[in-house]
Amino acid sequence: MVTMQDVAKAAGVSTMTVSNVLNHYPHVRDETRDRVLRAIDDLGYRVNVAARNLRAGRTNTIGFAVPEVDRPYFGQLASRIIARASAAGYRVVIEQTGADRENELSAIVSSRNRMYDALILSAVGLGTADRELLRVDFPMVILGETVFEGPVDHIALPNVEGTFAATRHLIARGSRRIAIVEGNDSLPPNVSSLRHGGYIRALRESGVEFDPALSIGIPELTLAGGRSAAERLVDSGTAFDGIVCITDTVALGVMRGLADRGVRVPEDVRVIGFDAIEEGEYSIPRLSTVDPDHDEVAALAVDLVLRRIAGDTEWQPREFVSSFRVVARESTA
Amino acid sequence: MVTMQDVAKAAGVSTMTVSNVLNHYPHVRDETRDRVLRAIDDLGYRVNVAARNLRAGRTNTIGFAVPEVDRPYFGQLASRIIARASAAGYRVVIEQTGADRENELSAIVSSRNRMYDALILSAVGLGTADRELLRVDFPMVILGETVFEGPVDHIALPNVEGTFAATRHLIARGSRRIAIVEGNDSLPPNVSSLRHGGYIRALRESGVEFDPALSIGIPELTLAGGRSAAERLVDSGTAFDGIVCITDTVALGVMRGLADRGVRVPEDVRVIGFDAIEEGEYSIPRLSTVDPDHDEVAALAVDLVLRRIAGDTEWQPREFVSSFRVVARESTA
DNA sequence: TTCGGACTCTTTATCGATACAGTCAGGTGT
DNA sequence: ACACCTGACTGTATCGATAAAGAGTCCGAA
Repeated sequence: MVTMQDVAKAAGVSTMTVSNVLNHYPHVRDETRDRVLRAIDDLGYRVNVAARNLRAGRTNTIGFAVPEVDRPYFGQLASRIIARASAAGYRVVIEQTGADRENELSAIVSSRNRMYDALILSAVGLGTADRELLRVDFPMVILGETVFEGPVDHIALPNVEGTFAATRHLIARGSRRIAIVEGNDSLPPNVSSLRHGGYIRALRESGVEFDPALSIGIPELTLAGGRSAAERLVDSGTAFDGIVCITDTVALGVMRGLADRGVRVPEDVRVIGFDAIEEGEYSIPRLSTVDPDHDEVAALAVDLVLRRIAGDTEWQPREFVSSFRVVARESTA
Repeated sequence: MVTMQDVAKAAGVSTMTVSNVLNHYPHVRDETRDRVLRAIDDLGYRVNVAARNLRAGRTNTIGFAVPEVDRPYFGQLASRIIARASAAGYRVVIEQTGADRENELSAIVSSRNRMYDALILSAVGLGTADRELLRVDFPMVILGETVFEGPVDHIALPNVEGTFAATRHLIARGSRRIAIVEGNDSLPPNVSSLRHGGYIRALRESGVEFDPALSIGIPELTLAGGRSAAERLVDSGTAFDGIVCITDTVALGVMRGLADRGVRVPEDVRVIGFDAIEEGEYSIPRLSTVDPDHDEVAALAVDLVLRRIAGDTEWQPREFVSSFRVVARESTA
């Protein structure tokens, strides 16, 4: 492999001068700089990032841990985060956790190993009980899901308020028997329990009765999960005319399941999701949803960790909540 | 920061013994191992990956360069690749190239910088002309798109054959005026030109006339692109009863555009896509498609680079073509 | 008794880049 | 004429881990 030494020898300078040229140190004579650059070119030299990382104590890499990249919500978030980070000269490593607590912790460990300068963690499996494990000595931002009040920055989605608004939207459109399709896995507080809370509050404030038979839990927030929830709901015989879905992906699955059972959306049942993934704009019918402003979330997450990397030590851990708006489309027309 | 030296001192051994414990070197006395482990625990020591990478000359990281992670096709491919690579102890860094030639080249440069032990590149912007730039000294696999015959391993999708089969499928179901929605950006050979070839051949072999007015080019293979293509097609007034779409994502957009114009699928027009993304199983109507066996592609890609990393120097660059099958669903019923 | 070998641990050199201190020539100010 | 500074470099130690080689110890077989 071609090293800096080789370049230095070829250019007749010290390795330090090569390093200075590469790092745009100003006090290098033009003639020397040219000679070094020519040698670099001739030999096809490339810096060895591992060596630079070791010496500099930084990796210029941000970790982003998500349950699954192939879920549109996370894919679209990842895309935004990558775009913003790479504009600032940072690479992004995506770790897939499968929403598993152990894997989420192992992403944190990776960062402790100095693999990443910072970690953005979309935590699902971690609970309030793990709060102490989050007391880390590198910049970290927790995204979205569970509430923490922990020792790190946390960007929350408007879970309660968003679902509250979504449920109110269905009520305003005329639905009275409103079901909710949500996750059933971990201990509260989590996304499902929070959004459930918003749903219940909206029903109560509108004087609509809550029927436990209309609450459907699914193990995974996927298309398949949504479809089977819809089938169970229809097959149960319980009457319903609206469904609040915990995510858009689930909602798309729900609409498919309703279609399979001959239930029309929105004529028989109104459906609303949460997340505003792009697919919802193109589904048939188009999906109404809660749009939590992902651009804001991604930008804030990246900016927060970059500021901490830059050495903003004054920073106190804070809790942010993204703004949102209800997007009314065909599925609740 | 706690280093190996600190642990060694605390445990009263040399750093090499600490290293041996960490790397499961068998010939360490139990008592010594325990002492070291206790010291590691007490001090909260973590290996420094940068140092290990430098010394070992490996990073245990594979780069995966894709146009966009948020396109379902790439997200689902990435997920499979990550899963398989991490089973072998490798991390995956995703680089987003935006299908841009410069960015694809810069992914190659990153690997030259020894950031990745290998690179899996979903090349779209690179063309046959860039063949020489692919002559690299690290394991690399090119995925999917353009044909190369270059100096690296290449896993191609069954572009011609798959589209041929898709078109024949439409013909078998009764379509005769078959449109194609494809990309219009770069120079052939590329995905679009190859798939176009399969389409033309199927028409010819079936004695169906090709009408250039039924060939719609779009700048980006997105949902929005598909929708606008469908609108243009309907608005042009040309009669058609089938559409071959270059990807499933485009097909979903096309179906939305047709619905907006009051055209029914499959009653008025049959639609088939390519890729077998999960969303197509849940769309309304369900999308028929060409399924190129992504599991096979992902597994092959990872296994190829791992074998090369492991030092299989005998390896000759090869061209693979994934197997495929036509999945008939509601959109061509 | 002696020798080879398996264990258990240590010493030393090294991966490639960079921080830091230092050298040296040539100018500036007084 | 002397101290002092600046620009343009160089030499060396160092980041933290590991490969390779070596040095004792202990045991069983010849």
